[in-house]
Amino acid sequence: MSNDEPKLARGRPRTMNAEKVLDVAMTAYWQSDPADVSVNAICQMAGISKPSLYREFGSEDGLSRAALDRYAERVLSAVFAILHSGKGLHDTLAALTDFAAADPRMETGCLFYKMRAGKHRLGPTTRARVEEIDATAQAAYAAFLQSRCDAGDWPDGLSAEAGAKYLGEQIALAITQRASGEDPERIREMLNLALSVFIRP
Amino acid sequence: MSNDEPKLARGRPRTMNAEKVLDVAMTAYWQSDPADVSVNAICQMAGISKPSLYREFGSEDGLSRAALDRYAERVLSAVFAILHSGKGLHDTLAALTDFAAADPRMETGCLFYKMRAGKHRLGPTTRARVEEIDATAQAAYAAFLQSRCDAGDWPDGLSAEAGAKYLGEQIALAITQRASGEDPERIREMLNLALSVFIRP
DNA sequence: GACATAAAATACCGGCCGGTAACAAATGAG
DNA sequence: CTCATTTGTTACCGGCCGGTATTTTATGTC
Repeated sequence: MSNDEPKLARGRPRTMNAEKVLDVAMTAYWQSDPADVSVNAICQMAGISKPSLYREFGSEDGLSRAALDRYAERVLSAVFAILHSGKGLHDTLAALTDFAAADPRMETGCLFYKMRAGKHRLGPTTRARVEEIDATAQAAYAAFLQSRCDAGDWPDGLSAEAGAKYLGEQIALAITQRASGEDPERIREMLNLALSVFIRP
Repeated sequence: MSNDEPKLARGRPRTMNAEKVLDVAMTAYWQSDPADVSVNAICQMAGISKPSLYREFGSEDGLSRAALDRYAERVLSAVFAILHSGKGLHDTLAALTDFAAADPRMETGCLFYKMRAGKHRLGPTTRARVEEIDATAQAAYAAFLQSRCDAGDWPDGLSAEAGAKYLGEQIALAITQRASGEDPERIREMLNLALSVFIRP
């Protein structure tokens, strides 16, 4: 833990609220698309000057990386919570479906998936974080499926890794369709169809 | 058919080969991403000057629209050929799977899907063409599924439209994964899993 | 007061973008 | 030949980008 006391404040006191700037950036990246939001635009929206932003985050890459970190802990954590809830296969798939197809947070898509889709346009540290999150998510999906496999409710000769990849990509597809304005009920219908392969009666 | 005679050639004879330029543009857009290829880059690759390109295509939108048209008749036609081949459900799905997961033409993805994914970055006429192709493809998928429904090999209470959307999106997902360098065998495995909902035994 | 310090804002940098004005070259018409 | 016509190229336009040098402003220290 770092000191959060005034810490011998010399010099001009800062007026910039880094948290607020990060909120603005995360929201802007999330609501539209990281590739379509310039640092100039973020500075304007946050009401700060460009050098202030660069002093805090170093570069556009640093800012987008920080925004992604924030997004991971504020939003993606919900997905991991579902996967780690210890519920059964059916309930967990239902919760994931609800999240992807109906949760208002995914109404304009998922920042992580948007970044992953345009990976080559990201700076190195942001791209690395995207890949890290991707690997973590895949591992979480695989661990969940493995646990359900051990519990016995597993369909056929599908490896947990392959199933995890499939599951993750279907969720990603559904959320990406949310972002493109598709009818949520249609999305839910398609996702249910895709995930029905996990619950052969 | 228009006249392809010299047509009273006055003025300086043209050296620019519009077909070749269009090939260059289509390939460049296709191999990387329409949003990442500038008209400057295309002119350089095609060995022509910018005003020459603009005289022929009017604008970047005109060029990308023409490139998409070319792509539709050169590549997408293969998909429609599969759908209109009159083969059975299983064979047609297998052919679609082969195309998406193994055809070398899809090794770097599909220009149409790349454009559709970044629809908001396109000019108006190109975007309109994307939407037109999307509707046409969906109609073709639906017509195929409807024909198989009439033929009796249809699984459950799924509408042809919903099935068409699902089928089309799964193909799109598979091809998009090709573009991102995913292992083709893994892609085939996942696509088979996704399409297995159509062939409940 | 004078001074160091740190954060703010202004104004700028080179670079690339889509697009075009202005001009050079090559042909047919008279 | 002259002239209109068409294509080509060079050189430029304004605009936005990510990033920064420079200066102003606000504070604590002495």
